[in-house]
Parts: sequence; C-alpha cells; structure tokens
Amino acid sequence: MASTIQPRLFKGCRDALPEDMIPRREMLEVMTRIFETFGFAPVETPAIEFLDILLGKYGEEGDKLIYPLAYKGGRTLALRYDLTVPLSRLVAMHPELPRPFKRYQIQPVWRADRPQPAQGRYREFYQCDVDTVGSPSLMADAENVAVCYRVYEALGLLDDEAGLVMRVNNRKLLRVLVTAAGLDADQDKTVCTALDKIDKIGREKVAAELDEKGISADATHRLFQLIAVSEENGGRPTATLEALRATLEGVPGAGEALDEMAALFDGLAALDVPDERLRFDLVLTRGLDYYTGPIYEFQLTGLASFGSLGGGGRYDDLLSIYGVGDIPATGVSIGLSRVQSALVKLGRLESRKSPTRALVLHLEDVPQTTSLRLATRLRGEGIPTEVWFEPSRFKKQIQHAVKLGIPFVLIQGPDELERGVVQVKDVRQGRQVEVMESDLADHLRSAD
RNA sequence: GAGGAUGUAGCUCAGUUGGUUAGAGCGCCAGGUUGUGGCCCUGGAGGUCGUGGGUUCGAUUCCCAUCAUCCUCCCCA
Repeated sequence: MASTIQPRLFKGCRDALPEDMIPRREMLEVMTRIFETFGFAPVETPAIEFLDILLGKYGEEGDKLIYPLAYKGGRTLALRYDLTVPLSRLVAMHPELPRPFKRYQIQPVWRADRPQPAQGRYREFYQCDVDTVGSPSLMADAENVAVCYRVYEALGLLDDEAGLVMRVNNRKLLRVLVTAAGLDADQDKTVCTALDKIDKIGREKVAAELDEKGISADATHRLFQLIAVSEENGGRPTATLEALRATLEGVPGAGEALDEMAALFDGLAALDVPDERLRFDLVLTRGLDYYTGPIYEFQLTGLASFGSLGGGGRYDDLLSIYGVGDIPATGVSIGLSRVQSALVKLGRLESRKSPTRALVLHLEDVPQTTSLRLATRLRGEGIPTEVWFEPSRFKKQIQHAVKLGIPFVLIQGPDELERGVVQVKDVRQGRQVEVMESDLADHLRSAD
C-alpha cells in the first residue's frame, strides 16, 4: 500500500470555498463596473516574471519579500510581487499602445511575508489595480483616489462603524521637509521609513531609530515640528495646505509640491470625493521605492489594527528602467482579499454556499428524467436549479437544501404530475404551496 | 527579519499531581418517522494525545529537540 500524502497548504495561502467565492464574485462585479465607468480597460499578465524585472523596484525590504522560483538550476524567475511593475514591463513591451493607457487588472500577487490572518495579511492575495500610464496630470491621481472611493462606497465602508479614511501625501513634499529640516535630500528614504512608524511606535522610538541612522537630534526635532503641521490641522486638506504654505515659505521645491497637492484636492472635489474623507497626512510615506509624487493609502478607523485596504501613488521614473524613456504613470491598488476579510470581520458579508434557488426532490415513483426535464425548464428561465439524484429519505434531501441555503425544494410526485402542478416548499419558513407548472418560474423568481 | 504563546476527535475544549479500554458539547452517519427538515430519543463512526528522542517498571502527562499554528512588532494589500 502506497503511503498517503498529507493534504496541506503552503503557509499564508488559502482555498476559497463557495461561501467565499460567491461574495467575491459579487465584489468583483461591483469593481469592474466602476473601473470601466472611469474608462479603464482590463489586462492580465503572467504570474511568473523574470527576477530582474522585479528586483530593485520595491526597495530593500520589498526585494526580500519577492518569491524567487527555482527553475533549471537557476533562480531567474519569480512570482509577481505586485501588479504595477508587471504593468510597466507590459507597457515597455508594447510601445504601440495609445497613451494615456488606462488599464485595470485583477490578479493574485505573492509576498514572502509572515502571514497574520487577524490583520488580513496573507502570502497570496488579490490586488485590483487601476493605473494611468503616459499622463503627468494630477487629475489622473485624483481619479485614482476617486475610483477607490466609489468602490468602497459601493461596498458600504463609508459609515462610522467602518470609518474609511483616505490618507494622501506627496513624496516631493517629503523631500522638501527633509531638506527643510537641514538634511540631505537623498536621506529621505531613511527618514521616511522611520517616520512611517510614528503612529504605531511613537516619537521616542522613531527618534531613537533616526539617531541610530546618524540623523542629528536637532534635525529630528525640526522634522517632528514640520510633520506635526498635518496633525495640528486634523489633516483637513485646505487648512493643512495653508499652514504648510506659511511654514515652508521660501523653501526650495515647496511651492511645486504644495501646488501638486492643491491640484489633487481640486480634482477630488470635482470628482465628488468629500473633503471629510481625506486626510492630508505628512506621516504617510509608503514603503515602495518607486513612488515619486502624490501617494495615498486607505484604511478603516473601525478596524484600527487591520492593514490598509488599498493604496498607491505616482511613479514617474519606473518606466525609464526598461529603456523606454520617461513615461509618467500613476496607479492605485485595492486589496480585494483584505477588503473581503474586513467585510467578514465587520459582519457585513452575507455568504451563501450555493447559487441554487430550487432543489428538485427525488421521489421513488418518479423517473429521474422527469426531474431533469423540470430542472431544464427552470434553468431555461434562468432559475438556478439542481436535482437530487439518490433515493434518499426526504429528511436528508431537505436537510441538504437547508445546509446549502437553498430556499426552495420542489416536490412533484405522480399525483402532481398528473395535475400539472408542483409542491413548492420554502425551507426557510416551512411553508408549502401548490403552484401550476406554468407559473413555477415566476413564483420562484418573485417569492421571498 | 525580531519577540511571545499554543499544539488532545471534523470544530470548541476538558482531563490524567506519571498507572489498564483518553472524555464532553457541537458536527457527522444510521435508525425511531421510506411524501416533508428544524425539537426529542436511541445507536454508530471518528484520536499515532503535533513529530522525534530522553528520563521511567510505565509518558498524552516530566525533560530536550523539531515541526506546525496563532499573536505582537516591522512592512504592506
């Protein structure tokens, strides 16, 4: 006897059961509809990319999280880490694509993280990306945020219990702040990764980390003062913007960065994204290296420890790596898997185990082909129908419907057949009515 | 990558201060009731006590290692 194989999954990967897939499909319908409303066109890329296509784009930390694949003795391949870099590669390979190229893409990505289900963190998860390649306009960035806003709105995440917040900032502005604090502009990455943690670990620990990295206490102090501006103004776009204009007057580059933010907020207003939803947050930095301009990240205040539900930004320099010259681009990603986990955690997801609306019960005296004919008629009317195949007791058949959440069971024995009727039992309420065969489809459609 | 906790039935967990055949609830299967589920009753299946080693007359229990899972941090979706 051959030894058995233990069925198991790689850490951080999950199966999606019907009760997961049914709501997911509904979410996908909502998303694709909204994406297409904005004029984004669908695209897919392979799960596997050459390793050098991916390396060096995400930063030191990001590179470590790329899954390399062993192939023919080498490690030249990898699973994609996000959808932005594969998109850049795709655009570089297709110079004929009319620009601006607006595309959306919904596919899984893989990260060699430590999984933490409670925070919605997995190694394999779905991203839904929307990008505009070939336009430097801040209006494209505004659309990124707006399209996400519409999705979260449609999924019901705007109420106080969920508390969606859309944080926005700008890499250029961060560089300005770094210089304004008396530091070298290229120290911005070091500073940013430290600053990013300020909400979680507090000022003192961030100061300690900066000290370790060789940043003077004086510069750190000035940085903290500058960054406090957004918090002091509650992150309100206009107030924060005005305060920064005053604070950063005369600082080189400050005008351009703040003009960008002003344009972004104007665009968002025109796209009907309410101001109250936005937080101009100078602490937001984002870890990926490729961002160059506006950046954004979306979270739920109702699930504070939960990871972000989406984020993105402008990456004007990424395409040039593939030797196609300077092509500006900006994009955003919604974490489908994480959004779904969040909805589950909030108890918002009604999950069915089957799409079936009616189950035709098996009766001893009725040939199976008769049941199949009934099912075929209903299916032709668009009613999801299944047939019980075994000669089981009614108890078992009805229980099956209950377990799967099938609302109706249909009983048609010799007597009903002769009279051209069907017994329709609503297993949720236990009510049973006799319905003419000709009215059956309408009855099943409307009854609820 | 850093730190912490936990592994006993499909699930949630008892338990053995080291002692024969390891328990409960829920779930599952069958029957009571083969044209009507949910309640009730009866019976049944299901466990290498995570794995390997050590101590011991004897280990699920004590010790060591290992693996797995979960949590916190980091980072993000």
